Amino acid sequence: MLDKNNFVPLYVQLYRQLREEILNGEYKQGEFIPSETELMKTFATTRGTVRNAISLLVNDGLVQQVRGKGTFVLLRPLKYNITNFGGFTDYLNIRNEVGVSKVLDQSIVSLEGKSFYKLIRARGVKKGGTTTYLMIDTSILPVDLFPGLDQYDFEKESLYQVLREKYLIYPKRTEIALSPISIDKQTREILQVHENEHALLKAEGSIFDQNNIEIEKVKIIYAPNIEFNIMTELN
Amino acid sequence: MLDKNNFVPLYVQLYRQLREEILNGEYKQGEFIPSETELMKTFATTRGTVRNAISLLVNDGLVQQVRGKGTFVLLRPLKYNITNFGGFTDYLNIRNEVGVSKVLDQSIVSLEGKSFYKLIRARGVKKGGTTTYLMIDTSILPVDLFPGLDQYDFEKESLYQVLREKYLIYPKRTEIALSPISIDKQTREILQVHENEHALLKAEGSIFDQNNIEIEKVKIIYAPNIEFNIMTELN
DNA sequence: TAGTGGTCTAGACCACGGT
DNA sequence: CCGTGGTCTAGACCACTAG
Repeated sequence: MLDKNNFVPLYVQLYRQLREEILNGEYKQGEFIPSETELMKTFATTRGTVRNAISLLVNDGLVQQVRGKGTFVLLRPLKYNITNFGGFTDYLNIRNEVGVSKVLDQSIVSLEGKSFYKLIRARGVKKGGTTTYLMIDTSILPVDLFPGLDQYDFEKESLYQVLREKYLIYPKRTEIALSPISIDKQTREILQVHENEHALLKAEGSIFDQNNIEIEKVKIIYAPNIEFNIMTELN
Repeated sequence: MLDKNNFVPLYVQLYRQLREEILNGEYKQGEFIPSETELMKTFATTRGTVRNAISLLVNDGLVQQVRGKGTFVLLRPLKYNITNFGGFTDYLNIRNEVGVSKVLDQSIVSLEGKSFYKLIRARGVKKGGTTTYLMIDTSILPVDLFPGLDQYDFEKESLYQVLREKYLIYPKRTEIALSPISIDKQTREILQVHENEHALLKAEGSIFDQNNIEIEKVKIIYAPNIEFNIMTELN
């Protein structure tokens, strides 16, 4: 049910619920989710609200709408979806895998006279005893926004969960640039990259909160077997 | 003015007009476009239609909306925007530059028993006598959908313009995967890549028409100075 | 023909920014 | 305070799909 008194918009509430159900496998790949009309009735709301919610799912690449037929689930397995940037956990949920984080560096740095926490983590999945690292993730966060952030253990806790629960900050928007880079020796060892691979994908950018304040600078280097998948509409 | 009898939806008509004005520089970087209320009045339509149009501009990364203030133009210069994939011409428009295409290969190939046109082009810009190639673009198009396509000269004509005007096919949706690759000798020469660069960005995927039929397989290799910029909303 | 998503209308109230 | 964009309602007609 949707809660009209909640400060979260109805269509976002509905979006989250549908998303949850899709990621939990209640609607499987290729299956149709309830029609817009059914969702209207079930959640006692209007079509505009339902359509807003579904359009978020479409943006995520989680569903596809076809006129005259319905809205069906579209999970591309084994691929990394652009919308999961900044949300490694979702990626793991889809694949039903266990996440592993290893802190490579945690320190305080000074940039342009301001103090920042720097956190470098290797992140990956654990499958039957062996750990495969998929990315190296550098986060730069301003100390003044997050006093005491260094007391948390980010091998065990999710950075984003701490930001939300302890600092009441909600990442809202990202701006990232993708570019290729040459692999260096250290990265090759961490990501266990094969010798005949020489190029990696780098994503670099900023993350903004609900008030459009830059809360984090991010750099992520991906293992070569990771692809970024994107769907766009042309006009 | 919007034409209600046109088969193109009103919000798409409005979107195209606003987009045109932004790309033509009638609204410059940072300037506010008319408010939603003003657009309603000017085009004698409702707010829903106006908001649909603007949301397309937001998806393109061309404008940003701020509550309480307005909608302003957001052109990130010198960067390649993801929404321009498959539309090299727009990229040139924004930068006011002259496009150059050089056909490297044009042939007919057979894949899984079907015949396809293969077209490989180096594409770039011409500035004061020197030509800089920015990408190498491989297109694979089914012969049965486009009989006679090989009679056109794609150093002079735009592939997409021919598809639209001669075959009445409108590219509508893309699915692409981004990944890094190591540079090879030939590519290095064409794109004039500096010796200490070893990695390039590759985009590979398919383009679908208005009926969701795959009309083209594409592979694009970008020069190292090109970045893909992406903005996403988190939830 | 019934049900789907696509588009459009004509309102309403709200949170936020700037005056 | 007014104007902005954000959200929501309650309808309408259409094009398309499938039985």
